[in-house]
Amino acid sequence: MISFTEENYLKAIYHLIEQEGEAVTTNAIAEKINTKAASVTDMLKKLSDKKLINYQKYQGVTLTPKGEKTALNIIRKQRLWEMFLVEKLDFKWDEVHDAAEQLEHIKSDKLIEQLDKFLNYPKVDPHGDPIPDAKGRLQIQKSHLLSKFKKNDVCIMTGVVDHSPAFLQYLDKSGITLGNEIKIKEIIEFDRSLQIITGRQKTIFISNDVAKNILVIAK
Amino acid sequence: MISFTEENYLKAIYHLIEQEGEAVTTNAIAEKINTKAASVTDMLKKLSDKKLINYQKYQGVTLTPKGEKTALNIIRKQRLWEMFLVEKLDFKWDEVHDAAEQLEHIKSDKLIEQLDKFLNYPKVDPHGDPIPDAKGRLQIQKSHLLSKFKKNDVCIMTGVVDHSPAFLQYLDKSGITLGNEIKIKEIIEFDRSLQIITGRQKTIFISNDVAKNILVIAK
DNA sequence: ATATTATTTTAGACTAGTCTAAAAGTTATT
DNA sequence: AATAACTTTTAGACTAGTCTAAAATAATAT
Ligand SMILES: [Mn+2]
Ligand SMILES: [Mn+2]
Ligand SMILES: [Mn+2]
Ligand SMILES: [Mn+2]
Repeated sequence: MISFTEENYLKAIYHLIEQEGEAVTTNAIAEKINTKAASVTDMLKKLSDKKLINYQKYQGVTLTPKGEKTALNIIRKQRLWEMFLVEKLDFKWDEVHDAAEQLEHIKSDKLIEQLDKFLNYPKVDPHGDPIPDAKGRLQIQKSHLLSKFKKNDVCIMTGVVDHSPAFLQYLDKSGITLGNEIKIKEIIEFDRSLQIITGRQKTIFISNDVAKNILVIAK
Repeated sequence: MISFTEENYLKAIYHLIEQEGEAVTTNAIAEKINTKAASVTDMLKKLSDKKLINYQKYQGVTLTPKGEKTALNIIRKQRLWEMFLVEKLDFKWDEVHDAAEQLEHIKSDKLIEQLDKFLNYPKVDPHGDPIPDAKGRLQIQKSHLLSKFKKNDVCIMTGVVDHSPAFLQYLDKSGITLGNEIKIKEIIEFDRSLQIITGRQKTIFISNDVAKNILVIAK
């Protein structure tokens, strides 16, 4: 049996590996999960004993196949619950985090299977992140940062990098919405800020910092 | 903050008081919650410190107003989640227990408020048990045991005493369903077993043991 | 190549929740 | 009223998860 806490560690490790592309450090996990490095070391030993991670002192951590499968199952549950909250209970995309963080730990195969069906087998969650299937298979999206595009490019918004409520609320306020078309009208050389035209035909200005947190695919 | 475990104790104490009508014993709690008496004593001290129960050594336990309110809130969540599982995810009434037992501990006021709305403010759960409102108010049903009725009485099924899957499945198989009419055709003196006519006009025989676990209101 | 700095691990302690075994208290029986 | 039987509490130990402070290791800079 895998505990609530172990699940949170596995998910954190998964995301850090995804982000960094290599073995993750004790400190990185501690920061992500809001604990101290000493606590992380203890947990790494435990996860290693359970064959969920590959761990050697001072060498950082990767997930075993079993660990990755477990992590993906938690992520599947988290994203399905987020979808439920937004689609059925009228949560905004910036409001789902805390509840989903708890709901992802509910243990019931039937529940998650039926939830998936009830939501009509969604492929992505409210933030555009892909939802792993029951076997932990993930459909990789080949989206890019909006900041990488050029003047007059037209693209479709598919996701966000930063998931913080502050950023999501800023996008709402600016009318930048998942699935919408974005056309780059102008790029200011000086600071690489952008002038874009959103779905609702409004021209808005966004900083390069913002553009680096918006995922799109070329149209 | 009230922990997962404390919540389970409060709910158990609430149900035992409801059942027995008086202060509940350490052993009764231990049995209900599947722990040892020594563990219960430890927890009783903790709950007493938090002013959730009235507890004096060897004297049994009652809930304070704060404790009762907390218990009713957990019961509200449990029953709303049961309703969700049955109404939206096609769970049978005998399948909801394990998942609801976990879901009742999810902490999010908005979630439960919206869930209530999504389910259209149900008054009773899939077992006919009343759902407390957001303020912990409970609508008391004045239903009676089917075993208390007489020959030729007609009544409506409103609930069950025993909630075990085995009993619920037996009722399903016998076509005894919440909301259905039940007419008492005959009572066998010898063992107080009943011959009844259910909604679907079928005559069936049930033991007194079964009749004592079916709640009805006179029609 | 050595010294300094940063990271990681160990040691030891704490809390929540659980257990077994023994002691204390209550209730029932003679 | 004394004894027996049962219930409840205490004492002490264990696990999971966390922490601080110190020790060990690795990385960086001189
Ligand atoms: Mn979580
Ligand atoms: Mn998401
Ligand atoms: Mn529970
Ligand atoms: Mn119920």
